[in-house]
Amino acid sequence: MDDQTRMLAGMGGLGGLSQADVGDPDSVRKQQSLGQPQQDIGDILQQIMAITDESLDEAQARCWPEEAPAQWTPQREGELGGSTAGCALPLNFQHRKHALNCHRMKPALFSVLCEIKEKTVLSIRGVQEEDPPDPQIMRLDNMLLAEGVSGPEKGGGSAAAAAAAAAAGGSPNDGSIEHSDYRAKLTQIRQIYHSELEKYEQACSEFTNHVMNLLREQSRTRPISPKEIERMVAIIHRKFSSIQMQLKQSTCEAVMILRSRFLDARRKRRNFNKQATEVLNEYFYSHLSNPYPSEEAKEELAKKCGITVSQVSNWFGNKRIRYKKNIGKFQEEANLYAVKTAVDAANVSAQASQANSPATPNSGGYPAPCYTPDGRL
DNA sequence: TCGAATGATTCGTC
DNA sequence: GACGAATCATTCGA
Repeated sequence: MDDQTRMLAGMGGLGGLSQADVGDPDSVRKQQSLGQPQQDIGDILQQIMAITDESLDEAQARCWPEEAPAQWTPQREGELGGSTAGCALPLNFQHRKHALNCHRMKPALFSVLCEIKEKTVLSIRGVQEEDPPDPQIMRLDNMLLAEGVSGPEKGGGSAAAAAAAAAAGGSPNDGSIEHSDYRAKLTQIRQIYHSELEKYEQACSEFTNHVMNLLREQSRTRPISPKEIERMVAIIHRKFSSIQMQLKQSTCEAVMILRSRFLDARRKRRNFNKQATEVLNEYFYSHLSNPYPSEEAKEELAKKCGITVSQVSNWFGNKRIRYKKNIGKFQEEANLYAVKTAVDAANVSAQASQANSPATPNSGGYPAPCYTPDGRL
Protein backbone atom coordinates (compact mmCIF):
# COMPACT_ATOMS: atom_id res chain seq x y z
CA MET A 1 0.00 0.00 0.00
CA ASP A 2 1.50 3.40 -0.91
CA ASP A 3 1.65 6.44 1.32
CA GLN A 4 -1.18 8.28 -0.33
CA THR A 5 -3.48 5.31 -0.10
CA ARG A 6 -2.59 4.92 3.53
CA MET A 7 -3.29 8.58 4.16
CA LEU A 8 -6.61 8.32 2.37
CA ALA A 9 -7.46 5.21 4.24
CA GLY A 10 -6.39 7.01 7.38
CA MET A 11 -8.84 9.77 6.77
CA GLY A 12 -11.55 7.25 6.22
CA GLY A 13 -10.48 5.69 9.45
CA LEU A 14 -11.25 8.89 11.25
CA GLY A 15 -14.84 8.20 10.46
CA GLY A 16 -14.58 5.75 13.30
CA LEU A 17 -15.23 8.67 15.59
CA SER A 18 -18.73 8.45 16.85
CA GLN A 19 -21.41 10.71 15.49
CA ALA A 20 -21.82 12.13 18.95
CA ASP A 21 -18.16 13.08 19.08
CA VAL A 22 -18.51 15.16 15.95
CA GLY A 23 -22.02 16.43 15.85
CA ASP A 24 -22.79 16.95 19.49
CA PRO A 25 -21.23 20.19 20.89
CA ASP A 26 -22.06 19.14 24.39
CA SER A 27 -20.04 16.04 23.99
CA VAL A 28 -17.06 18.08 22.78
CA ARG A 29 -17.38 20.51 25.66
CA LYS A 30 -17.58 17.59 28.00
CA GLN A 31 -14.39 16.13 26.67
CA GLN A 32 -12.58 19.48 26.84
CA SER A 33 -13.73 20.04 30.34
CA LEU A 34 -12.35 16.67 31.21
CA GLY A 35 -8.95 17.78 29.85
CA GLN A 36 -8.85 15.23 27.01
CA PRO A 37 -7.27 16.98 23.94
CA GLN A 38 -4.09 14.94 24.36
CA GLN A 39 -6.17 11.81 24.50
CA ASP A 40 -7.83 12.88 21.20
CA ILE A 41 -4.50 13.17 19.43
CA GLY A 42 -3.37 9.91 20.96
CA ASP A 43 -6.50 8.16 19.70
CA ILE A 44 -6.16 9.58 16.19
CA LEU A 45 -2.51 8.66 15.93
CA GLN A 46 -3.27 5.19 17.23
CA GLN A 47 -5.88 4.78 14.53
CA ILE A 48 -3.40 5.96 11.90
CA MET A 49 -0.84 3.44 13.14
CA ALA A 50 -3.43 0.70 12.95
CA ILE A 51 -4.45 1.77 9.44
CA THR A 52 -0.88 1.65 8.15
CA ASP A 53 -0.91 -2.08 8.83
CA GLU A 54 -4.28 -2.48 7.21
CA SER A 55 -4.80 -3.63 3.63
CA LEU A 56 -6.67 -1.51 1.11
CA ASP A 57 -9.56 -3.96 1.12
CA GLU A 58 -9.86 -3.73 4.87
CA ALA A 59 -9.77 0.05 4.73
CA GLN A 60 -12.42 0.13 2.03
CA ALA A 61 -14.54 -2.29 3.96
CA ARG A 62 -14.37 0.11 6.88
CA CYS A 63 -15.47 3.00 4.67
CA TRP A 64 -18.22 1.11 2.79
CA PRO A 65 -20.22 -0.91 5.29
CA GLU A 66 -23.06 -2.88 3.78
CA GLU A 67 -25.80 -1.19 5.75
CA ALA A 68 -24.77 2.29 4.59
CA PRO A 69 -27.00 2.62 1.47
CA ALA A 70 -30.10 1.91 3.50
CA GLN A 71 -29.40 4.92 5.68
CA TRP A 72 -29.26 7.38 2.83
CA THR A 73 -31.92 10.04 2.49
CA PRO A 74 -31.86 13.26 0.46
CA GLN A 75 -32.53 15.22 3.62
CA ARG A 76 -29.53 13.76 5.35
CA GLU A 77 -27.39 14.53 2.35
CA GLY A 78 -28.45 18.15 2.47
CA GLU A 79 -27.68 18.30 6.17
CA LEU A 80 -24.20 16.95 5.58
CA GLY A 81 -23.46 19.54 2.90
CA GLY A 82 -22.04 16.99 0.47
CA SER A 83 -23.37 16.20 -2.98
CA THR A 84 -23.62 12.60 -4.06
CA ALA A 85 -25.20 13.38 -7.40
CA GLY A 86 -23.72 11.24 -10.13
CA CYS A 87 -21.52 9.19 -7.85
CA ALA A 88 -24.13 7.72 -5.48
CA LEU A 89 -21.79 7.67 -2.52
CA PRO A 90 -23.22 5.91 0.49
CA LEU A 91 -24.42 8.11 3.24
CA ASN A 92 -22.02 6.57 5.68
CA PHE A 93 -19.06 7.66 3.55
CA GLN A 94 -20.44 11.18 3.16
CA HIS A 95 -21.09 11.35 6.82
CA ARG A 96 -17.59 10.31 7.69
CA LYS A 97 -16.16 12.77 5.17
CA HIS A 98 -18.20 15.55 6.67
CA ALA A 99 -17.18 14.47 10.15
CA LEU A 100 -13.56 14.59 9.10
CA ASN A 101 -13.84 18.05 7.54
CA CYS A 102 -15.49 19.46 10.62
CA HIS A 103 -13.28 17.83 13.18
CA ARG A 104 -11.49 20.41 15.29
CA MET A 105 -8.22 18.47 15.13
CA LYS A 106 -8.19 18.18 11.35
CA PRO A 107 -5.99 21.23 10.51
CA ALA A 108 -3.38 20.22 13.08
CA LEU A 109 -3.43 16.61 11.94
CA PHE A 110 -3.10 17.59 8.29
CA SER A 111 -0.22 19.83 9.11
CA VAL A 112 1.58 17.04 10.98
CA LEU A 113 0.96 14.53 8.21
CA CYS A 114 2.16 16.94 5.55
CA GLU A 115 5.29 17.53 7.57
CA ILE A 116 5.90 13.80 7.91
CA LYS A 117 5.47 13.31 4.19
CA GLU A 118 7.88 16.14 3.45
CA LYS A 119 10.48 14.67 5.76
CA THR A 120 10.25 11.13 4.45
CA VAL A 121 9.30 10.19 0.91
CA LEU A 122 9.23 13.62 -0.65
CA SER A 123 12.60 14.65 0.73
CA ILE A 124 14.14 11.63 -0.97
CA ARG A 125 12.53 12.49 -4.28
CA GLY A 126 13.47 16.11 -3.83
CA VAL A 127 17.11 15.28 -4.42
CA GLN A 128 16.37 14.69 -8.09
CA GLU A 129 14.36 17.84 -8.51
CA GLU A 130 17.00 20.17 -9.81
CA ASP A 131 17.85 18.20 -12.92
CA PRO A 132 20.43 19.86 -15.15
CA PRO A 133 19.20 20.47 -18.71
CA ASP A 134 19.36 17.27 -20.73
CA PRO A 135 22.38 17.52 -23.11
CA GLN A 136 20.48 15.49 -25.72
CA ILE A 137 17.61 17.99 -25.74
CA MET A 138 20.10 20.86 -25.87
CA ARG A 139 21.78 19.30 -28.91
CA LEU A 140 18.46 18.80 -30.66
CA ASP A 141 17.32 22.32 -29.80
CA ASN A 142 20.55 23.80 -31.14
CA MET A 143 20.29 21.82 -34.33
CA LEU A 144 16.65 22.76 -34.92
CA LEU A 145 17.52 26.37 -34.26
CA ALA A 146 20.48 26.26 -36.66
CA GLU A 147 18.35 24.66 -39.36
CA GLY A 148 15.67 27.30 -38.93
CA VAL A 149 13.02 24.79 -37.81
CA SER A 150 12.58 26.14 -34.30
CA GLY A 151 12.99 29.74 -33.19
CA PRO A 152 11.83 32.79 -35.12
CA GLU A 153 11.13 32.17 -38.79
CA LYS A 154 13.80 33.64 -41.03
CA GLY A 155 12.42 33.29 -44.52
CA GLY A 156 11.58 29.62 -44.21
CA GLY A 157 15.09 28.49 -43.41
CA SER A 158 16.69 30.28 -46.34
CA ALA A 159 19.77 30.92 -44.22
CA ALA A 160 20.19 27.21 -43.68
CA ALA A 161 19.57 26.56 -47.36
CA ALA A 162 22.16 29.14 -48.30
CA ALA A 163 24.60 27.60 -45.85
CA ALA A 164 23.90 24.17 -47.32
CA ALA A 165 24.48 25.44 -50.83
CA ALA A 166 27.69 27.11 -49.73
CA ALA A 167 28.81 23.89 -48.04
CA ALA A 168 28.30 22.13 -51.35
CA GLY A 169 30.87 24.46 -52.80
CA GLY A 170 28.55 26.68 -54.81
CA SER A 171 27.20 30.14 -54.52
CA PRO A 172 24.11 30.50 -52.35
CA ASN A 173 22.41 32.15 -55.29
CA ASP A 174 22.83 29.40 -57.83
CA GLY A 175 20.76 26.25 -58.09
CA SER A 176 17.61 28.26 -57.50
CA ILE A 177 15.35 25.28 -58.20
CA GLU A 178 16.97 23.13 -55.53
CA HIS A 179 17.10 26.10 -53.23
CA SER A 180 13.38 26.81 -53.47
CA ASP A 181 12.63 23.09 -53.15
CA TYR A 182 14.74 22.93 -50.04
CA ARG A 183 13.00 25.97 -48.61
CA ALA A 184 9.56 24.60 -49.38
CA LYS A 185 10.29 21.24 -47.77
CA LEU A 186 11.96 22.83 -44.76
CA THR A 187 8.92 25.06 -44.30
CA GLN A 188 6.73 21.97 -44.43
CA ILE A 189 8.82 20.27 -41.76
CA ARG A 190 8.74 23.44 -39.69
CA GLN A 191 4.95 23.66 -39.89
CA ILE A 192 4.47 20.03 -38.89
CA TYR A 193 6.94 20.44 -36.04
CA HIS A 194 5.20 23.52 -34.64
CA SER A 195 1.77 22.04 -35.05
CA GLU A 196 2.78 18.87 -33.17
CA LEU A 197 4.60 20.89 -30.54
CA GLU A 198 1.51 22.99 -29.97
CA LYS A 199 -0.60 19.85 -29.57
CA TYR A 200 1.82 18.43 -27.01
CA GLU A 201 1.90 21.70 -25.08
CA GLN A 202 -1.88 21.91 -25.04
CA ALA A 203 -2.22 18.31 -23.90
CA CYS A 204 0.39 18.90 -21.21
CA SER A 205 -1.40 22.02 -19.99
CA GLU A 206 -4.79 20.29 -19.95
CA PHE A 207 -3.47 17.25 -18.15
CA THR A 208 -1.59 19.39 -15.62
CA ASN A 209 -4.72 21.41 -14.87
CA HIS A 210 -6.73 18.26 -14.50
CA VAL A 211 -4.25 16.73 -12.07
CA MET A 212 -3.95 19.95 -10.09
CA ASN A 213 -7.72 20.21 -9.75
CA LEU A 214 -7.87 16.59 -8.72
CA LEU A 215 -5.17 17.03 -6.11
CA ARG A 216 -6.76 20.22 -4.78
CA GLU A 217 -10.04 18.39 -4.50
CA GLN A 218 -8.38 15.47 -2.75
CA SER A 219 -6.45 17.77 -0.45
CA ARG A 220 -9.75 18.30 1.43
CA THR A 221 -9.76 14.69 2.50
CA ARG A 222 -6.07 13.83 2.66
CA PRO A 223 -2.93 15.79 3.42
CA ILE A 224 -1.49 17.17 0.18
CA SER A 225 0.82 20.13 0.49
CA PRO A 226 1.18 22.73 -2.28
CA LYS A 227 4.78 21.60 -2.61
CA GLU A 228 3.60 18.10 -3.41
CA ILE A 229 1.29 19.44 -6.10
CA GLU A 230 4.20 21.39 -7.58
CA ARG A 231 6.27 18.22 -7.57
CA MET A 232 3.52 16.31 -9.35
CA VAL A 233 3.33 19.06 -11.98
CA ALA A 234 7.09 18.81 -12.46
CA ILE A 235 6.80 15.04 -12.98
CA ILE A 236 4.10 15.55 -15.61
CA HIS A 237 6.22 18.14 -17.38
CA ARG A 238 9.19 15.77 -17.40
CA LYS A 239 7.05 13.06 -18.99
CA PHE A 240 5.77 15.42 -21.67
CA SER A 241 9.26 16.72 -22.27
CA SER A 242 10.46 13.19 -23.08
CA ILE A 243 7.68 12.96 -25.68
CA GLN A 244 8.80 16.31 -27.06
CA MET A 245 12.32 14.96 -27.34
CA GLN A 246 11.06 12.17 -29.59
CA LEU A 247 9.34 14.76 -31.77
CA LYS A 248 12.55 16.80 -31.96
CA GLN A 249 14.56 13.71 -32.85
CA SER A 250 12.21 12.80 -35.68
CA THR A 251 12.31 16.38 -36.97
CA CYS A 252 16.11 16.40 -36.91
CA GLU A 253 16.18 13.13 -38.86
CA ALA A 254 13.81 14.57 -41.46
CA VAL A 255 16.00 17.66 -41.85
CA MET A 256 19.11 15.50 -42.18
CA ILE A 257 17.51 13.42 -44.93
CA LEU A 258 16.40 16.58 -46.70
CA ARG A 259 19.87 18.05 -46.47
CA SER A 260 21.57 14.92 -47.75
CA ARG A 261 19.25 14.91 -50.76
CA PHE A 262 19.75 18.57 -51.34
CA LEU A 263 23.48 18.21 -51.13
CA ASP A 264 23.68 15.19 -53.43
CA ALA A 265 27.39 15.28 -54.09
CA ARG A 266 27.21 14.05 -57.66
CA ARG A 267 24.87 16.83 -58.71
CA LYS A 268 26.84 19.45 -56.83
CA ARG A 269 30.27 18.48 -58.09
CA ARG A 270 32.79 21.26 -58.16
CA ASN A 271 36.33 21.07 -59.50
CA PHE A 272 39.03 21.34 -56.88
CA ASN A 273 40.86 24.63 -56.88
CA LYS A 274 44.22 24.96 -58.67
CA GLN A 275 46.28 24.87 -55.53
CA ALA A 276 44.62 21.63 -54.35
CA THR A 277 45.17 19.96 -57.73
CA GLU A 278 48.82 21.02 -57.66
CA VAL A 279 49.35 19.53 -54.21
CA LEU A 280 47.74 16.24 -55.29
CA ASN A 281 49.69 16.10 -58.55
CA GLU A 282 52.93 16.89 -56.77
CA TYR A 283 52.39 13.97 -54.44
CA PHE A 284 51.29 11.68 -57.28
CA TYR A 285 54.31 12.34 -59.53
CA SER A 286 56.78 12.33 -56.68
CA HIS A 287 55.51 8.89 -55.67
CA LEU A 288 54.96 7.56 -59.15
CA SER A 289 56.65 4.26 -58.32
CA ASN A 290 54.05 3.72 -55.61
CA PRO A 291 51.20 6.24 -55.92
CA TYR A 292 49.26 4.82 -52.97
CA PRO A 293 49.25 7.32 -50.13
CA SER A 294 48.90 5.93 -46.62
CA GLU A 295 45.97 6.98 -44.42
CA GLU A 296 48.22 9.52 -42.72
CA ALA A 297 49.36 10.91 -46.07
CA LYS A 298 45.77 11.11 -47.27
CA GLU A 299 44.79 13.02 -44.16
CA GLU A 300 47.71 15.36 -44.61
CA LEU A 301 46.81 15.95 -48.27
CA ALA A 302 43.14 16.43 -47.42
CA LYS A 303 44.12 19.03 -44.88
CA LYS A 304 46.41 20.84 -47.32
CA CYS A 305 43.79 20.86 -50.09
CA GLY A 306 40.78 21.61 -47.93
CA ILE A 307 38.97 18.47 -49.08
CA THR A 308 37.95 15.20 -47.42
CA VAL A 309 40.02 12.03 -47.17
CA SER A 310 37.41 10.29 -49.38
CA GLN A 311 37.93 12.95 -52.04
CA VAL A 312 41.67 12.36 -51.86
CA SER A 313 41.07 8.62 -52.31
CA ASN A 314 38.77 9.27 -55.25
CA TRP A 315 41.26 11.60 -56.84
CA PHE A 316 44.11 9.08 -56.56
CA GLY A 317 41.88 6.31 -57.84
CA ASN A 318 40.91 8.33 -60.90
CA LYS A 319 44.45 9.58 -61.41
CA ARG A 320 46.04 6.13 -61.31
CA ILE A 321 43.60 4.64 -63.80
CA ARG A 322 43.75 7.61 -66.17
CA TYR A 323 47.49 7.85 -66.00
CA LYS A 324 47.85 4.16 -66.68
CA LYS A 325 45.46 4.37 -69.62
CA ASN A 326 47.34 7.19 -71.27
CA ILE A 327 50.89 7.55 -70.02
CA GLY A 328 51.94 9.44 -73.12
CA LYS A 329 49.40 12.13 -72.58
CA PHE A 330 50.43 12.63 -68.96
CA GLN A 331 54.17 12.64 -69.75
CA GLU A 332 54.24 16.39 -70.19
CA GLU A 333 52.51 16.93 -66.90
CA ALA A 334 54.92 14.52 -65.24
CA ASN A 335 57.90 16.44 -66.65
CA LEU A 336 56.45 19.71 -65.46
CA TYR A 337 56.18 18.45 -61.91
CA ALA A 338 59.62 16.83 -62.19
CA VAL A 339 61.15 20.23 -62.86
CA LYS A 340 59.14 21.81 -60.09
CA THR A 341 60.20 19.23 -57.58
CA ALA A 342 63.83 19.43 -58.70
CA VAL A 343 63.78 23.18 -58.10
CA ASP A 344 62.16 22.70 -54.72
CA ALA A 345 64.73 20.05 -53.81
CA ALA A 346 67.56 22.35 -54.87
CA ASN A 347 66.15 25.11 -52.70
CA VAL A 348 65.88 22.79 -49.74
CA SER A 349 69.42 21.58 -50.36
CA ALA A 350 70.74 25.13 -50.51
CA GLN A 351 69.00 26.01 -47.30
CA ALA A 352 70.39 22.91 -45.67
CA SER A 353 73.95 23.79 -46.78
CA GLN A 354 73.53 27.25 -45.39
CA ALA A 355 72.55 25.76 -42.11
CA ASN A 356 75.66 23.48 -42.17
CA SER A 357 73.60 20.44 -41.89
CA PRO A 358 73.73 17.37 -44.14
CA ALA A 359 71.09 17.45 -46.86
CA THR A 360 68.42 14.89 -46.44
CA PRO A 361 67.85 12.96 -49.65
CA ASN A 362 64.27 12.93 -50.72
CA SER A 363 62.51 11.14 -53.50
CA GLY A 364 64.75 13.03 -55.93
CA GLY A 365 62.40 13.59 -58.81
CA TYR A 366 60.03 11.35 -60.63
CA PRO A 367 60.95 7.76 -61.18
CA ALA A 368 59.73 6.00 -64.27
CA PRO A 369 56.36 4.33 -63.86
CA CYS A 370 56.82 0.89 -62.47
CA TYR A 371 54.13 -1.76 -62.71
CA THR A 372 53.78 -4.78 -60.54
CA PRO A 373 53.15 -8.14 -62.20
CA ASP A 374 49.44 -7.79 -61.43
CA GLY A 375 49.32 -4.65 -63.50
CA ARG A 376 49.47 -2.15 -60.66
CA LEU A 377 51.61 0.93 -61.00
C1' DT B 1 27.17 23.79 -78.41
C1' DC B 2 30.24 20.18 -78.05
C1' DG B 3 33.91 17.47 -76.46
C1' DA B 4 37.46 17.01 -73.05
C1' DA B 5 38.33 17.08 -68.24
C1' DT B 6 37.12 15.80 -63.77
C1' DG B 7 34.95 14.36 -59.35
C1' DA B 8 31.85 10.85 -57.70
C1' DT B 9 29.54 6.41 -57.78
C1' DT B 10 28.90 1.54 -58.65
C1' DC B 11 30.36 -3.05 -59.23
C1' DG B 12 33.46 -6.87 -59.20
C1' DT B 13 37.82 -8.71 -57.39
C1' DC B 14 41.22 -9.76 -54.11
C1' DG C 1 38.15 -2.55 -46.90
C1' DA C 2 41.08 -1.09 -50.69
C1' DC C 3 41.53 -1.12 -55.35
C1' DG C 4 40.69 -1.15 -60.55
C1' DA C 5 37.53 -0.44 -64.11
C1' DA C 6 33.47 1.38 -66.05
C1' DT C 7 30.26 4.77 -65.93
C1' DC C 8 27.66 8.88 -64.66
C1' DA C 9 27.03 13.80 -64.10
C1' DT C 10 28.84 18.09 -64.11
C1' DT C 11 32.22 21.78 -65.33
C1' DC C 12 34.98 24.25 -68.44
C1' DG C 13 37.05 26.13 -72.47
C1' DA C 14 37.20 26.60 -77.45
